[in-house]
Amino acid sequence: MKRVKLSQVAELAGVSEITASRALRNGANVAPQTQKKVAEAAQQLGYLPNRIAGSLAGAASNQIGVIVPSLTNNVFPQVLQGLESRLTAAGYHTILGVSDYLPEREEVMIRTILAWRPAALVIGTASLTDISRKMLEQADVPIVEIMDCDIEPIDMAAGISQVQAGKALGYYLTGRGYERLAYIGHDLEADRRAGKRREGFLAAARETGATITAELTAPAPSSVALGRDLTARLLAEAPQRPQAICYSNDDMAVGGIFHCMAAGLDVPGDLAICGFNGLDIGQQLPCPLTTIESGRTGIGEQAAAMILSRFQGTPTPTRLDTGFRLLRGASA
Amino acid sequence: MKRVKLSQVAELAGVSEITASRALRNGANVAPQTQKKVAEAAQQLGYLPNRIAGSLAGAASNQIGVIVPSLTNNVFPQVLQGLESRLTAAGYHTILGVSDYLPEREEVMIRTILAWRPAALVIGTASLTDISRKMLEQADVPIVEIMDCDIEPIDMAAGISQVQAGKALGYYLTGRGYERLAYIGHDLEADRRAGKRREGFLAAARETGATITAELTAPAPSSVALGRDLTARLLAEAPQRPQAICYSNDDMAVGGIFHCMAAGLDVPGDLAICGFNGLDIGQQLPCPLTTIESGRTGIGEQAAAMILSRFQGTPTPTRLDTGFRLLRGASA
DNA sequence: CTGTTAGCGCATTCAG
DNA sequence: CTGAATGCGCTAACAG
Repeated sequence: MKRVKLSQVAELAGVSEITASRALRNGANVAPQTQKKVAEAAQQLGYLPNRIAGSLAGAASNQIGVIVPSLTNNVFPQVLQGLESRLTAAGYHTILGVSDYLPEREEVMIRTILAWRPAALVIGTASLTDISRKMLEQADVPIVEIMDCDIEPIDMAAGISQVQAGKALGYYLTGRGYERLAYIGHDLEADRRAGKRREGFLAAARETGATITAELTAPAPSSVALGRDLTARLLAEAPQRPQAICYSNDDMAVGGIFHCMAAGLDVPGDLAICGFNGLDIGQQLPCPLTTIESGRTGIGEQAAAMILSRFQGTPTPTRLDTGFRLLRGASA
Repeated sequence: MKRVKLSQVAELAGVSEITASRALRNGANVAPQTQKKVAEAAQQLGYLPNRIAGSLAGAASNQIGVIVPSLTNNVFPQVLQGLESRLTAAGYHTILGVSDYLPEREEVMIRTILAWRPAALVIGTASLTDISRKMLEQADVPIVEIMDCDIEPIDMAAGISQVQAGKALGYYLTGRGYERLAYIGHDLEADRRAGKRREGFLAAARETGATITAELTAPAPSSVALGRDLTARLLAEAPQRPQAICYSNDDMAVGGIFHCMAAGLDVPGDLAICGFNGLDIGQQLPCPLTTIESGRTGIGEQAAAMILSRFQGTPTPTRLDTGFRLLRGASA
């Protein structure tokens, strides 16, 4: 069945296309009566406006591009959730791209999404290629880079300082008196932000005179399974057991805790553990995880707010630190 | 800076618009030389095709609408992951809507997404209103309803039989000799599929002569925290402790296990536990969760495959059972 | 292989 | 308050 279009609605209502158009949109400058007639005609025909035509004709697109590196890493769905709820409420909607932490895929996603002339773009970058960067610079729409706030943004940035977050954990651990520390991480090449947190952690450890006795990473996505495996390996291989291990994120750290449970190690007595992200799961453990709450949904909401504020012409900061908090659990 | 358009590329290359258009798309029926000239011109100007205009002019939209009820329920990001990877590989991309399990929001999402004339629609329904259903029926594009396979689909369906999955757990528990069973769930009004699994579970229990000694649900989204709370409450209130508890999903069940750990209850000795979904987290527990692997990414991939097959005109089944497996862990 | 002619379905001018 | 003319940027269909 052929889609019904505006002209048919107009005809049935006995008015011109443009009157029908106005009536259906805001009803401004339209007599209540005709407004009603048009609405009824549209209803009767099951008319669905064609936004493709509408956007081309001039009404701004209400699509907002969102590119994230991953959906399996729980963090991004949460950010998406925050974004999506705020944007939908404001009449926009999301076109989604997933880069899988691959710069080339990221470039493709940017290209295809910009081709739809979105009203704005939100991107959790993997690693921008030169071409990616140039496309974004020339895009001429609000762009929010999310997750980090300590970067030189193309347009705007919303997130936390990953380095500071890493340092916070380092300071806390040494503050608690742990001297022999270790680090366990997932693919830091791909996940640059996890890499920054690691840098921060190591810097803080260095500053405070602690020693890093072991470090283990694997070129794989973060998961509970990986955290568990690497913990087992690290403990088996290390000449001397570290007093505390810092993990690249909560998934990994929960894996570490599970290993300890299975191996009969007391946490934090035999081994202290800390993660990063403040996920539900870590907080519900019998031994709640010491970690950093990174406010994922908040990042999404803030990014949405920045975009909306831009649309309204309100002066908007180019960098927004959404802040983090150290959650003092029982694991370290 | 004004966006560069096709006519400018054509001019710079010294050809007509349509030639430039052809050269940039597939290069069919274009001399290699002009093809190259055009490509260079486009490159030099930083030309980005406008898909809005392109789609309106006739080239089918390469957008595929996806509507899911939630992103916090880990299951849907995984389905999305499967969808997104397959669709992107085939040159399509995703426009996303989240209904939050609200029928009215779902209706709005359907409307706004269909307004963009997507090439197909994938929907994990919350609860379709009459209007929603009518819009989908009239949409005239491939539509895949995901998660369930035992429904009367509007067009196509891909998923598992939720009822059978629930039954499988019931049979397994009674098969293991548990006679006094309990059920703990999250918001079953909103999450109809969880409700169906519950029905299946109860039916199987009834069939095999087991007794349901207690049942507890709360009108809240599923989470580890909720599972833990409800477990504590159920055990505190029940006159006699059940031998096994079936949970609405893995998040909830993990919460149950955490409660037992904290309360010093042996799983499955004092209390057996089973979940649903086969999430990573449940499998990495010191006591791996007995659960049902529902193949989330697979559902996404299959849904994508059905759509692509439709595009090619290949005969495509209207219902696809993607299958589930009982993962026999150590918790029941 | 290339160009010309016509739209796609709607919204933005401007007139009434 | 309503309508007519015009064009958004691109591509399908035909003709060269």
